[in-house]
Amino acid sequence: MYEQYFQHFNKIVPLTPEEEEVIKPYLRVKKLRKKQYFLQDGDVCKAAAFVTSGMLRQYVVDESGHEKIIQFAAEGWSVADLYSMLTGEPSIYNIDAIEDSEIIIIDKHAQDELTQKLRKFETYSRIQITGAYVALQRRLTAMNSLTVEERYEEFIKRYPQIAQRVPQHMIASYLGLTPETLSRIRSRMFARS
Amino acid sequence: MYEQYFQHFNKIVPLTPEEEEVIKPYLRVKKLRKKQYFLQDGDVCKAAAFVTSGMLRQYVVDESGHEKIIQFAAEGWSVADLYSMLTGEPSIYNIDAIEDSEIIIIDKHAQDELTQKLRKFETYSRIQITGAYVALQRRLTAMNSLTVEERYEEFIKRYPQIAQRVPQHMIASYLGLTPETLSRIRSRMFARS
DNA sequence: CGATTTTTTGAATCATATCAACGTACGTGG
DNA sequence: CCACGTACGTTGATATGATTCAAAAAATCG
Repeated sequence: MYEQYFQHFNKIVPLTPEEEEVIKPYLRVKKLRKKQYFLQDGDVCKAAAFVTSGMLRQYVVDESGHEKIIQFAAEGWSVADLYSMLTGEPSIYNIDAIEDSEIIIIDKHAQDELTQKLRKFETYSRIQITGAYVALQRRLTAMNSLTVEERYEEFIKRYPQIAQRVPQHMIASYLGLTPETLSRIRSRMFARS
Repeated sequence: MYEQYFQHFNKIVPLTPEEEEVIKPYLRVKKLRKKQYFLQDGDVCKAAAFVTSGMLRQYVVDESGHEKIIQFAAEGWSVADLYSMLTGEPSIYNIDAIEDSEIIIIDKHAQDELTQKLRKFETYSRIQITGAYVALQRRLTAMNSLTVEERYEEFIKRYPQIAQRVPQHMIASYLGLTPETLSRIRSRMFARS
């Protein structure tokens, strides 16, 4: 049931079987169908999702109704609105499944208790969030210092499995472009190669 | 000497005087003059800086030689290239002082040892990095979903003390604009109010 | 004060967005 | 299993907003 989660956990912080048993009662599996929300704009985020199959996306909707994708979460990734979870304020994000998916849910209360109870859980959390921070900083840097084309190339190189599974207009949104522009970028790239 | 650092630490995780004594030997004060580097592009980042006075900035230089500011760090903030620090790879960032500054340096080795030795240090680190992650995600969201003008307004509202102390062209760089564009945005804003 | 940095303004250019139309693929229900 | 509807991608024409380059004005520093 939870093999994938613990496999990931053990790669970062090795656990004894007993420790796994401590964690297990706090976990919960859930299936999401394509387009089903995990978190909806306006609600308070009360849990994090670890994706074991399928893919989720996190996005905001701007004033003119356009979806801006902030993050994809495929197998092995976690997603949540930490800001909302920490402050208790309503989230500005939506998180939904873009494929039929299976996730492991760890709610806020479980996280707090596990962090307190099991030092390895805190260590795992710290290392996880540090990695997420580093990735985000790199992404922001790319946004500010690379051309659109370089950003697209970097994306498909870095996340080939996502690039192949996700509709192109979502990649455009993730890169901060309109679908039309990405389409043109691509045709320019193919013309040159 | 280290009051400011511990004051900040205690607000997040209260320490006993004995615990403070454990940490102290790992800390080091350093003064930086305006324009002095803390980290230079191509070097490996071996320490984090906690700013006690003055201000630092973190930036990349793009192919055409333009500086793109990724982050400001005023009093009470920390700055480092975590990616370089974790992987040991050369940094793509520069970090330098934009005012005469005083920082507390905690090098990688100190961080590793303190994290191991003192659980509260690990907790502090986790909470700190989580806050930084949340701030960065909000910033990325703003970049993708707000107009230039809204981003500028949000910036001066959120960081009034930085907005007042820093030259305008650096704010432009932080917001992903040219100085000319920011100047025009401002005159449009003042014209309307 | 003079030198340097910063900000402003103008004109031309460039990149991306927008709007609209079309073609295609896909999957769902009849 | 076919047909229809919806979602997706492409292409073209035009509009918009930001950049670039150049120069001057203003502010700051030593």
